[in-house]
Formats: sequence, structure tokens, C-alpha cells
Amino acid sequence: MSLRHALLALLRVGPLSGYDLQKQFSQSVGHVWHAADSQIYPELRKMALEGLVTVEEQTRGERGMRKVYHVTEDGERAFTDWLDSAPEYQRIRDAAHLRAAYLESADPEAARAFLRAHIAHWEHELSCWEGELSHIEAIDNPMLVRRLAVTSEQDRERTIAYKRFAYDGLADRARGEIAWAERGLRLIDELEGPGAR
Amino acid sequence: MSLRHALLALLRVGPLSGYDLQKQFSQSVGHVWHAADSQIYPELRKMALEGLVTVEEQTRGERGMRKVYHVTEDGERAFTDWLDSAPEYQRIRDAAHLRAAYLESADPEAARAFLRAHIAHWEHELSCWEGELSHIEAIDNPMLVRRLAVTSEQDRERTIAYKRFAYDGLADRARGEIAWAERGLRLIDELEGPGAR
DNA sequence: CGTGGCATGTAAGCGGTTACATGATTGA
DNA sequence: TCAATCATGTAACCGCTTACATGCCACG
Repeated sequence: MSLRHALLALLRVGPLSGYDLQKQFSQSVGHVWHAADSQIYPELRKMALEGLVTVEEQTRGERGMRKVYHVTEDGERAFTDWLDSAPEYQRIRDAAHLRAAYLESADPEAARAFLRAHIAHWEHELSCWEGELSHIEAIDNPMLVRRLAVTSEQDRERTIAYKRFAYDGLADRARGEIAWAERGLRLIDELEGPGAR
Repeated sequence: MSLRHALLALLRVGPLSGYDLQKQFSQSVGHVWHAADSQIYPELRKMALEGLVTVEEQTRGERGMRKVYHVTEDGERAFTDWLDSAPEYQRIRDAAHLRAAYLESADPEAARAFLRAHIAHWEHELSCWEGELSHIEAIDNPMLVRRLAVTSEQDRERTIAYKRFAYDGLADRARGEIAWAERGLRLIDELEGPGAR
């Protein structure tokens, strides 16, 4: 249910077209809450129906058009209500740890390949998040810049601090996953003997 | 797509009825891959249709009946093929870190409540996983006991080691989430002043 | 005149959630 | 005879994925 909150988080900074929103999304909040393009347009439509946003239809050239979305008071309230509400947690469904629990039935080389893939995956995530962190520190992420432009002086530090806090947490998690998988590789060496590679 | 692999992991140890499977599930592999009861029966039916398991229908008393599922060679192969295949990763969708990134818009007390709830959630998960770890060390988890009974002497150590590895990883992740949320509570104190509580 | 980016979607399907639904057996 | 537990499901819905579908505009 958080796609709409992610969208509201961006729109709250200022109106955006569906297309621009989708672009900004993948470069900012999309690093925390992924959404496919094909999901964003229908969700915006539903949000408009529910009165969380209004649609301003603009013409582009002769026949082209774009829809610019504005947050309403209800939308603003939906966002802050969500922030102030009790969090909900997904039930665990962790394919990597499920697999890890049964590695004794895998081919040792396949087990190593799995852990190397795990490391590669989380190193990629880590570099994304470290990149975001440096954009936060340098204040050169486009959405953050827009956000700070409409934020009072005394709130800027808080805004930046919470973003840093969020991405720091994600980066730590990635480091933990990498360290775990590296422990796993050493464990395979101990149990199955050193590998071919 | 991993529900069936979780089910195969249990059935591979020996045949079980849908009901017993569901009970065992929630006490073992369900700690890593959650599944609702209502999901397990249809999935077993599909797996039978696809030839991964066979169904042995047993009568119970006059009219009662139970279906006992046995893994077929195809089922065995589906499981090991999965273990040997490249892992797939879900796109990130992390409500807690999404929320954390926008805490400047939340009421400070609600922000604290959120982080306390985060800590409580992960402490609960942690105690589950630490419990599982002690069952693994003591070798008194029912499924593990059954598993080891059909495992050769020299494979027991490996079997236990990989389970320990998997649950250690989950426990570390939980500790990371707790440490992160505690940092968050201190950050709120710094930014918003010490709280009411 | 073509290409790349702007712009907006639909449709089918899948895995999971929630709620509902039913009935038999066992033991106190 | 009553409750607990054994035992097996169905139906509606929801969010997400994948693939498909269309057409305009600006620029070289």
C-alpha cells in the first residue's frame, strides 16, 4: 500500500506530470520502494479518483498532452497520517536464506556461485545507496534540491539528517548481507574443501 | 515461486499429510518463508498436477480422510535444480526505510513510536531465530531430527552447519535493524530535543 | 525523414491475503 | 455431549509483473 505514499512524498514537493514523476521516482524514492512505470500511471489515476491529487491537463504542441498532478489537502493528510500511523510489516519471505538453509543438498560449486551472486547483488545495492548518500551530502539530488528550496532554513538540517539516516540503514544492511555471504564462502571451503576457483 | 521449494524441502525428508505439513511448516521453514494455511493446500494440489508429488489418500475412521504427499523424482529434481540455479532477487520495497526518509514531516512522538515498533518487531524476529538456532544446536527441532535420521553420518555436520549459517544471517540482520532504529531514536533526541518518554 | 525521448496507458496473469466454509474424530 | 483439534479447502480481492500498445514532438 506504500506506492501511493512514495508518490505523495514526491508530489508534496511540487506538481509533476506522470512522466516526470516516474523519472524522478526511479532516481530517488525508487531506491527504497521500487515501482514499475506501468504501475505508476494507474495508481495516479486511482489517487485522483480518491481525491488525493488533482489533475491539470496541459496541451503539448498540436495534439500532445500531459497530465500534471497536484497534491490536495486530503493527499497531504493521507501522507502525514501514514507517517504518524503504526508501521505494518510483511511476513518474511527470504529466498536467499531459505536456499542457504539447504545448501548441503546443492552442488558445492553452485553453492559458491549462489553466494557470489548474493555478494554481487548486495554490492550493487550498496553502491546505489552510497551514491545516494553522497548526493545527499553534496545536496545535488534533483528532488532533494527542490525539496530544500521549499523548506525553511531550520528544517533543512532535519530533512537531510533523516534521509541520511534512511540510506545509512540500507547501506549497513547491504554490508551485513555481503559479510554473511563471505562467511558462507569460507564455510563451504571448510566443509567441502577449497573450491575450483 | 519459492513456496513449492519450501514445501519440497520438508517433504523430501519423508511423506506428510497436508495438515502435518502445514504444522511443520510454521515451525521450521516458515521462519524463513512464510505461507498461510490457505495457500499450502492449493499449492500441493498444483504440485501433484505437475508431477512433483504424488498423493496417497488415507481413510481416517468412518468417513474422514487425509492426503499424504510423497516427493517424486521430478520433485526431487525440481528442488535440487532450484538450489543449483541462479538466485532471483525481489525489487526493493521497504516501508520502514521509506518512512524513515521522511520523518522530518512526522510528529516527533510518532517518529519515536515508529522506531520503537521497529525495534519491537525485529526483537521478536530475533528471538524466533535465536530460538531456532538453539534448537539447531541442541538438535531438537522435530523436522531437523527427522532429517538427520535419514542423513548419513558424514553429512550431518554439513546439514547442521548450513542451517546455523542461514539462521545466523537472519539474526545478524535483525540485530542490524535494531541498532539502526536505536541510532534513529538518538537522532530524534538530537534534532527535536529529548522526548516525553 | 528518422531516431530518441516524451507521454500515456491496457491486459493477462501470478502469488499472496483475508475471510469464509465445512465436516470428522478424539478424548474429557 | 461438547470442545479441541484434525482435515481440507473455496472465493474475492489486491498489488505487482510482464508484455504489449500507441502516438507525438524536437532535433539532427
